[in-house]
Amino acid sequence: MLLDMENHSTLLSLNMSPFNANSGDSPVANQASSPLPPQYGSPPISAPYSSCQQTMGMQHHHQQSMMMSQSMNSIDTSYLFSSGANAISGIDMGASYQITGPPTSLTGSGDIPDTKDGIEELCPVCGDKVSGYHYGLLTCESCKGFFKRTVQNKKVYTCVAERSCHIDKTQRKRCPFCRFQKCLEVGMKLEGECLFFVMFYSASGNE
DNA sequence: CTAGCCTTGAGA
DNA sequence: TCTCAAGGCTAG
Ligand SMILES: [Zn+2]
Ligand SMILES: [Zn+2]
Repeated sequence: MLLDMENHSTLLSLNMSPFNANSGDSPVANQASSPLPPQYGSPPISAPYSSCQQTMGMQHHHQQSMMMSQSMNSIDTSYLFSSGANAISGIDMGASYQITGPPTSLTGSGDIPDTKDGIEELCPVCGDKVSGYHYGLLTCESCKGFFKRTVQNKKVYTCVAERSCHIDKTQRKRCPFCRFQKCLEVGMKLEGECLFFVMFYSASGNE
């Protein structure tokens, strides 16, 4: 059912940048300059890695990598609108699931606490307690909110490290880039069928 | 910014 | 009417 979607999403990812299109907004990460409390790690690093903008630089699949080559330096939250299809630009849902791939949780098996422990009630992103289904899967309230804020405000984060920071309940605040990256990896997405059509329409040359 | 709680609207 | 997820609100 999402076979055809791939193509659409593809071209969308390629040419469409609803967010970047706006020259007025370039809310590139503001961690260092943010009013965040002096936590353990909000290094004033101007970043020698400054080029690490939110882009799924996953080492996995090289198949779709080609399409995201050009948008490498800018975040494309547009792929979030790919109506549940796993055809997003950089991330491959299929592989993503394996990352978190808890044999006893996530789609497929059973989200229901069939097992003894409350393993499946852990947020796949940070490990906190799940509060329900949010953006496609069971996540905690904080990650739900984080994802929401990120998408709604078109936030663009930057990782001052290698874009592979470990995310857990206590460190999730440290690197929003990696947190969001993980959100995407585990499959969080916007339920945007409407948006999909809107975008597809626009992309069709109908503006 | 973060995250818990609240309101809301759609579907069962 | 109940349930649940999206989005709003806001204290910290
Ligand atoms: Zn979480
Ligand atoms: Zn990071």
